Amino acid sequence: MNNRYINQIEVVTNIFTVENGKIKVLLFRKQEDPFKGYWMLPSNLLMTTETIEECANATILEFTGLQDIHFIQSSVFSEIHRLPGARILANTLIGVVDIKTVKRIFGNREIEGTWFDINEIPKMIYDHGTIVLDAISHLKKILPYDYELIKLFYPNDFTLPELQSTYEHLLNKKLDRRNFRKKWMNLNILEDTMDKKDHTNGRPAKLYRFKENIKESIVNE
Amino acid sequence: MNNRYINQIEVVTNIFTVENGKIKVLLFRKQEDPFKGYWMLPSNLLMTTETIEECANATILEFTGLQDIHFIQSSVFSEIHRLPGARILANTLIGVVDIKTVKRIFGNREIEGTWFDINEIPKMIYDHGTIVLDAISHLKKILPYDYELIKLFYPNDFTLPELQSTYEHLLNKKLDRRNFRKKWMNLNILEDTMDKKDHTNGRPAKLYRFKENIKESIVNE
DNA sequence: GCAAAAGTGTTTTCAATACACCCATGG
DNA sequence: CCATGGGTGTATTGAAAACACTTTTGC
Repeated sequence: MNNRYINQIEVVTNIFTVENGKIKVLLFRKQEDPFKGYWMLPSNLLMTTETIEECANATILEFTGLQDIHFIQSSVFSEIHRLPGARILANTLIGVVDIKTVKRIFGNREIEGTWFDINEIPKMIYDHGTIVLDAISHLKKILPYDYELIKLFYPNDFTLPELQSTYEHLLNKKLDRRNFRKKWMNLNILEDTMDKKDHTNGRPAKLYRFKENIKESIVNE
Repeated sequence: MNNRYINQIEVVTNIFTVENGKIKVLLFRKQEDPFKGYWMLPSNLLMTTETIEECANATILEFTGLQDIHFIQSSVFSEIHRLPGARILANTLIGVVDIKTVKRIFGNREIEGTWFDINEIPKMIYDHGTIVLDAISHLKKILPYDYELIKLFYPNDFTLPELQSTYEHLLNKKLDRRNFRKKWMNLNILEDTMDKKDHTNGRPAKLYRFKENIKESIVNE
C-alpha cells in the first residue's frame, strides 16, 4: 500500500435530544492536556474493520452505554491541518436520542456527559466547535421537513406546547399556537392518547404520540 | 501509526450537465479487466496532502481538462466489502458543468467521456451504479430549492422551455407551461436578454439569463 | 395558410398567516 | 375567584394548480 494514500478518519458524533422543549447536544469534558477542561464531541478513529455507523455506535456505547442509535450523515471535514500533527479527516454524524433513556443509563456510569443547549455551545477542543455548529445548522435545515426525525426526539407521549417550544427554540422565533396546532393536526401523523400531562400550572395539556407509520399517513409524495 | 486505523478513501465525482433539456452524467469506459468495457465514475484515492475537493478537482482535470469545479458533498460509503480486496471508503461528490465548455476541452483529448441521460444509466463497475443513483437522487432532492445550483447548469442564456424540460426530465413529470413561467418570473432572479433563440420550428423562444446576484433577489430568508 | 412551438390570464384550491376569546386546573 | 397556561375559529393572503386560446415564426 502506497503511503501517500493512507489516511485516518475520525468519526465524530453529534447526539441531540430535547429537554423541556429545548434541543440539546451531548458533550464531554476533556480530562487531559491539551485542551484540558474544554468540551468535546464523542469521537473515535475509524478502524478498517468497521463501517462509519458501526464506529459511531461503538463510540456512543463507550461514552454513554446507549446502543443502536440511528445516525445520519452530516459533513466531511478534510482540511489538511484541521488537527495539529497527523492529517485526520472528520466524518460527522447526527444522532437523536430520548433523554429519559439516556438519564437511566447515565445513572450507572462514572463519566458523565453534559447536555448543552444548542444556542449555548461552550469552548470546545480543536475544531469541534465548528463541527457541532455545522451539525446544528444541518439539523435546522432538515428538521422542519423530516417527521421521522422529529419523531426520534419524541418517541413517547408529548404535548403540542412542548413540540412548539422545540421548534421555537430551534428556529429562534415565536410561532402562533393556533396555527401550529392546525398544521400538525392536518398532517395526520399524530394520535390523541386521550390523556393529559401532569401539570405544574394552568390547564393541563393533551398528550399526543406519533403514529407508528408516519410515511403512510403523509399525503405528499 | 496503528495499522487498524489506516484507511484508504476514494473520492468519486459525479459530474452533471444539461443537454437539450436533459440532465446527463459524465461516465468513462474502463479500459482494462476486471470490468473491462463497463462504465465508471471518475475517481482517485485521496492523498494525505490534499483535501477532498482538491482531489476531486485533480481527478476531473485528469479526465476532462476542466478546472476549478465547485463540488458539493453527496454521500459516504463505508461498507467493508464494497470493493474486493482492500477496504476503501468512497466519498462521493456532485459537480455541475456547462456542456459547451466541456465539449471545447474534450475536443483536444484522446480519452473521451460520454454523457449518459440520468434515466438511462448503463452497467457500471463495482458499486458505481449505486453511487451514481444515490447522487442523482440527491440532485433531485435539492435542485428544486437551490437556484445557485440550477444556475450552474445554465451559466449562459437559456429559454424557459429548455429550463422547464430540464425539470420535467429530472422529476419525471410534465409541468404546466403557464404555471412554470409564472413561478420563475415571480422569483425575480431572471433577466430578459431581449434576444430570441434560433429556432428549428415554430415560434422562437425568448432568451433569459440568471441574474448575477441570485440570493439578494430572492424574497425568502 | 398551415404546422409547430411559445406566449399569455383567470379561476380554484390549499396552506400559511394574523388575530382574541374561552376553558381547565391548582391554590 | 384568580392566576396560569392550553385549547379553539375565522378571515386574509399568497402560492400552486387547473385549464384553452392566441402569437410568432418557417415553409
